Amino acid sequence: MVVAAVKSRRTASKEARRQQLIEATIKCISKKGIGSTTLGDVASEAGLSQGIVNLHFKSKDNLFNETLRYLADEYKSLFEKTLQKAGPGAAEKLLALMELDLKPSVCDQRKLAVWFGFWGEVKAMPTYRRMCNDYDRGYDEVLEGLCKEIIAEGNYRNVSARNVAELLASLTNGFWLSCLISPKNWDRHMALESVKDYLKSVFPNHY
Amino acid sequence: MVVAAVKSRRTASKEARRQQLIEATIKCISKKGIGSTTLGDVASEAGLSQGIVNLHFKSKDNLFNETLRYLADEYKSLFEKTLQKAGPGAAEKLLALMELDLKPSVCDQRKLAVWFGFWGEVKAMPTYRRMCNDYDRGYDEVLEGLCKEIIAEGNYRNVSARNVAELLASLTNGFWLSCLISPKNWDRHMALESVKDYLKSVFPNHY
DNA sequence: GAAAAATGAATGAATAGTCATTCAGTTTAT
DNA sequence: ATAAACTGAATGACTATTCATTCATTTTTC
Repeated sequence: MVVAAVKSRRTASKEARRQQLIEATIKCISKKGIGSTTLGDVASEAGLSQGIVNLHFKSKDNLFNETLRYLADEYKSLFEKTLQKAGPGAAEKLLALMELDLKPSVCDQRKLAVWFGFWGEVKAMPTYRRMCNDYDRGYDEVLEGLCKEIIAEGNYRNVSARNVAELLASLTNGFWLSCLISPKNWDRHMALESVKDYLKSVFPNHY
Repeated sequence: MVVAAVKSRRTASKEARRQQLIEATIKCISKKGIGSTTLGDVASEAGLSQGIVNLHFKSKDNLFNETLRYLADEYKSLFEKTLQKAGPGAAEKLLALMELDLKPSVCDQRKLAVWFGFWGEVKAMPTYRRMCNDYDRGYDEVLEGLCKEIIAEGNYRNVSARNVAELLASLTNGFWLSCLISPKNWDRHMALESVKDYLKSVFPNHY
């Protein structure tokens, strides 16, 4: 429907085209990898002409940056919505965030391919590094805060909020990698079970 | 020493040159990312001339494949050595393997940059995918086997060897990503503590 | 044991192909 | 009619690959 609406008009609003091109970029990167995605690929994936990307995004670099930012913002908004809606307790919020990371819309091969593509290039592009770092830092702090609350509520001894939070964050990154590399063998339901088992074992009074 | 020996001779054995070029490739990829590493970069990093890579490795693709294989084999051999030397119990072996993954020689920024670079391109290059999958499968099976032994020994109920093994494998992948992306904030000692905490909580009779 | 010949490693200039970017011209919307 | 969106051929920069040549080393010859 959306596609038809876009295609029927030869000219679209600047925002619509940018969006369309970002989506085409995600598709291309997930199919061919960052390294061999050309502007020609993106343009033809979008059904438009060679020069279109430079018209709407000044450069290839800029297109890629905007694509990453788009995905980061999308995740951020899901994260915040989840944090707000779940609850009321910290334990429920924490679990809801873990569930979010294992939802199909987040564990999406296409999007994950883009994330890992950028992470692989992180050394070459300081911009990506800064962006990733900033976002991640924020999420880690939220997780740590929730863990602190849970620890206080449950009077848990010998449990470090920081360690648990970092473990959970690393765990989801690791699961995403499995999802990307060996989607056939990896199952998000099992992963969620593992996470729940873990939560049960560190916070037995809560889960 | 080795460098001097290599540099003093204008001609070196085929094997020595290949090795030298693979090491130069790792350095380049970790500095500039896969996407912008050119054969010229690799050659000058090695202090050799333009055409040298094509002489020793037929193509750029081949050089990259051999580089990945080199790293994979190196890890495989560390893994096997660890598995063999540690023990005698399954619990000690499992811990030793986790410690291996968090040793500086494995958590090496340069090498991790190459791994993640390739993972990011995995969609574009089926060869990488197959290689990674094959190796990973093997490691997962070993971990699962050890967990099974531990579960039998300790009569643990409600613990799935498969889940624990997958969690541990994903966890190390996640830690490696943290190490690559935010080396300043990430500490391998803390990571090891987290892993130990986890093991303690799932296998309390063993750790 | 020295000179000559053979070997094959290494060079670096030349080639060929790819691709980001530009822009003059075309189409569409208002 | 004018502005804005879009096209696609042309441009130029970059780089993988090739290859004729150079050079160090080893082998052969006398």
